[in-house]
Amino acid sequence: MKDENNITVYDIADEAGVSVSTVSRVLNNSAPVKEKTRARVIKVMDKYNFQPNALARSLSKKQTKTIGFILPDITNPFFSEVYVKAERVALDLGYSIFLSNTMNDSEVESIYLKTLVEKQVDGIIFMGGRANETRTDAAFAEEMKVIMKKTPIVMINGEMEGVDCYRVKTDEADGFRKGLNYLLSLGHKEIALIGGINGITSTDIKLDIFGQYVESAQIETKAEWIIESGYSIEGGYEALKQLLSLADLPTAIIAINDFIAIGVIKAAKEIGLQIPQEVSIIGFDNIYLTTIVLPAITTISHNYQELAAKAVNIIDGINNNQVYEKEHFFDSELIIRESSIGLMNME
Amino acid sequence: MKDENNITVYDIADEAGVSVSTVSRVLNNSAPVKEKTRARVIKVMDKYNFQPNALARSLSKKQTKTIGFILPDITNPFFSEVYVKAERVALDLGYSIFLSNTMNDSEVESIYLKTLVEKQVDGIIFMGGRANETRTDAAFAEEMKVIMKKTPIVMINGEMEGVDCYRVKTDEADGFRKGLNYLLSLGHKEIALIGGINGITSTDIKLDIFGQYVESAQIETKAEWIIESGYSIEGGYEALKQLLSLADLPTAIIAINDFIAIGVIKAAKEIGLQIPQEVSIIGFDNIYLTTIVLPAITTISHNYQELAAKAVNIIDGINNNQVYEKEHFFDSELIIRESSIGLMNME
DNA sequence: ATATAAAATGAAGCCGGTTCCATAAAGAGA
DNA sequence: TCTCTTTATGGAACCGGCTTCATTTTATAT
Repeated sequence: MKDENNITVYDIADEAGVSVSTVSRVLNNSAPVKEKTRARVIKVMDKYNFQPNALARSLSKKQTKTIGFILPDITNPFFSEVYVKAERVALDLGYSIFLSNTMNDSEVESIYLKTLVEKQVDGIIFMGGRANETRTDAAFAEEMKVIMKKTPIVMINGEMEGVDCYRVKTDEADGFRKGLNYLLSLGHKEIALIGGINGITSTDIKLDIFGQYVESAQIETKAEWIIESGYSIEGGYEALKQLLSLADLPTAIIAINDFIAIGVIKAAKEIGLQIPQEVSIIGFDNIYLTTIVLPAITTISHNYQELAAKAVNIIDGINNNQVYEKEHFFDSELIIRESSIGLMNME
Repeated sequence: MKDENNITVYDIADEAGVSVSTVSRVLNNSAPVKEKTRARVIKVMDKYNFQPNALARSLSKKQTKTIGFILPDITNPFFSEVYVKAERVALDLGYSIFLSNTMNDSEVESIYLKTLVEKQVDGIIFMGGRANETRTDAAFAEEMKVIMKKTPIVMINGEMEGVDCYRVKTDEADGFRKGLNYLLSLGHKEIALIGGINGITSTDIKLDIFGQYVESAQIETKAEWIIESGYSIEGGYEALKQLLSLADLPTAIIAINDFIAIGVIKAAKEIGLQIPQEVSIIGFDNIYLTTIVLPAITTISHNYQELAAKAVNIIDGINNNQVYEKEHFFDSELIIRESSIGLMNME
């Protein structure tokens, strides 16, 4: 008398009059089974609606078909869109994903990292995550290294000193240049750079390039036009107010990301500053909100799809003994919308 | 000679000179262990950075400390915000979450449902998910019933004919009444209802109540003012354009959800219709975008926090042999912002 | 010091699959 | 019909923990 809600291969084997080995073979198609036998086994499986216990399977196979995805904030479209694509690719390859939302709390990050390893995930995809008071960069790097001995880690658009994990990343330098070149092509020369946090890779890259353009005299800027105001909508909002308190204004603004651009636009609307008639603005990332806001925001689009897909593919590949380069770069693309116009068209 | 990257309780037991039972006791604090022995065991664990294999543990404990969360679209703030809260509560209780994003594809939904059961999750939280061509409601209900024999299912703000799973839900009827009463209190009487899909619970509830207000002559509406236009931003956008083609216009619009309201506002801006000066609008759900858009949207806030927390708590509780009511209702709250003003203040 | 109860520990089986190895059955060639 | 391969199948160990039960050790009371 078996428990109908908890059928095992043994039950199936019993009733079908075969050994568990045979049931396993039918289940995995791992070795030839006589057609008649197979049919008999399958019939019993169907009868009881048999579903093999993945834990047991994973335990012996040493493979869980599970991926851990760590990111700072899934309510942020930037992350959720990458996540969704990754999940889809994972699904196609038969993986499930443990989503781990850290909300930028490095304690939580550590807990999740530990849990994922205990749960024997086949790989970890890592986005964002910065050191803070409770943990030094070095301590974190150490943590990662220990994990990497056992579990492959793929970092998306991130960098960590001394951690030689896999990295898939947008060529942000190239993308940012595309944005600047576009503004130049519209005739803008007086440009402000808003947003970011010094010390974080994506900010540093952009600041550096901006500096190069200034040095070569392609751009004319002022110290007060470069405002380090984080990555949030509020950051952009405050920054514009700050900018407007100055005597001289730029003709264009390049934002570190779309959230900043959205904040700028929100502030502009409140104040009555016309965009793009009085000032052009472009963002970075191409999150879907850029088309919901008015005016729709000109921005630089990452190759989300490829980025996410590659991360999953690397993990899958490594689990199948393939070998990958450590670093993978992806293209970006300029998306022209309504928030930017040529200098001669301005009011 | 042990494999440093794959230490087991046996290795620990060996080196500490105790039995695995003792190691297990130390690990779980499941029985008294002499202080000296415990110290010795812990020392060896630390030395090797031992992390127990959760698969093995789950297999024997018949508990995975894992929850499956199925929802239609994580890029939608409505879902992601509920998810985030659920994840946080889950984390506190020691659970990890498999996030399963169906993108409204019922095939995907079925695959995930099956996978989650195979992975032996301790419970499934379910949001959205409708039948479509490839699967009838009845077939789906059948699927759920089979799963429920083994795995508890908690549905958030959803209903499924013939499926007696746990349900936590916002009292949407009450919330919608709050919205209507508020509009009435502002002096509005000519009101349009935009959005929704007939046949889906949240639409039907609202339509029903709207009808009651019309019947009692508190609201004056017209057939053309009730526009069934789905749940998306585009739906709201198109609906407003449709509304504006009519001779008579309402003084206020109640949207089925915030996305619809955002679409309406987007369309209004393009056309030059002033909100709230020419028409007031209120939404439902209180997603964070309602404060990013201009004007910020008056809306009805669900009790997200409680909703998500309850769902997780029920699953945890059931796994600890507690008993719960099948249905749990939660309050909603009117959030007044800028998109609505009194009739006498209109232009 | 001795009987007795309580605390600490170990041995072995179990959770539910997979897989290696050996044996049995079936098919091929002489 | 009788070997010689192939193909099918079964047995048993193993993955890495947990847990029951039995046994040993230690503490308490007499």
